[in-house]
Amino acid sequence: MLKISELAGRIGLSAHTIRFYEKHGLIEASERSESGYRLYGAADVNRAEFVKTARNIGFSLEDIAQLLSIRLDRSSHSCQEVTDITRNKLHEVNRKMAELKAMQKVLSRLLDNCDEGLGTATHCSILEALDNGGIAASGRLN
Amino acid sequence: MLKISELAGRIGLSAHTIRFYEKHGLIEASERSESGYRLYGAADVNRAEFVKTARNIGFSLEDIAQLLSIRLDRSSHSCQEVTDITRNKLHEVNRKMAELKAMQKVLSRLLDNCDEGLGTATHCSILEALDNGGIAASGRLN
DNA sequence: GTTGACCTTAGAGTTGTCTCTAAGCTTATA
DNA sequence: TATAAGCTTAGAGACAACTCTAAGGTCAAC
Repeated sequence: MLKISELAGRIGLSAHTIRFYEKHGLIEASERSESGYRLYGAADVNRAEFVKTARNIGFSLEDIAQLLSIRLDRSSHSCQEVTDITRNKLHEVNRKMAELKAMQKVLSRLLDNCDEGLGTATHCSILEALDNGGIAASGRLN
Repeated sequence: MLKISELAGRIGLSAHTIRFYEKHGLIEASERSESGYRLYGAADVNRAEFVKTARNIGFSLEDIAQLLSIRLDRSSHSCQEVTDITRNKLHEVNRKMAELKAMQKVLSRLLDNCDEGLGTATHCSILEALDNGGIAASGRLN
């Protein structure tokens, strides 16, 4: 059985974060020592690793809570529940990517149109573009 | 001179948000009516539009505060200060894009490897992958 | 002269994910 | 045995960018 900092070292989270996850029902210590220390067994470690992996992939804590409850009792959940969560996450990621791409485009263009650091900002093309609602004649975000 | 809700309608922000921006030094009303209502003149409107544009592009309120202080006194700032802010933002966007791409890749693969909603989650490939530290044999995020 | 929309302020609440603190008990090491 | 490292809890604080509330003053229309 591992103590909290051992688990922390093993999965790469802080002890603080593990307690925080516990408070949100994601990780548990199936035992406690006589003095009240959390003790983690193999199943607890697997679960914690599951959480960490899902977190790395980008699932929210709420998503992970759902995935865990499915994992805990697979036979009374459908595979589709899992794919739905995953697909929703993918859509969210795609949406964010699109936003970032738009930002990227505008920022690059602002920089491309700029003469670059020659003295003062008196005739700064970026400032001018911002004053004119973005890149002149190139449409706008949203 | 516009009242706050007129400005709000004009630039597409709520009156709440305009007051919030004011508290953070981004927007100001150069006058007040006798009864204390904020009154916005042409320069105030331009400034507010500048803020809105910069926000749409994705600059943080802090970035915008810096851009505004340069805009206010262009001759004592260098063009490079502006390009630096812009370039930093672009780098940040690129970084986030890379993160999202990695997430996208993993999520797509999870879905691709899945047989899709045939009954229970007993043999769900996504859950299994998560148990094995992500997509087996495909590297991991970070 | 009353209704209802709009304005004011200070300050609290929201969301998500931690991160830290205080005050005190336990365990390992020298 | 003393000290340091590690553990416990409840709860506060951080961050960004809003969003809303309470309690009240103002203004235009009918």
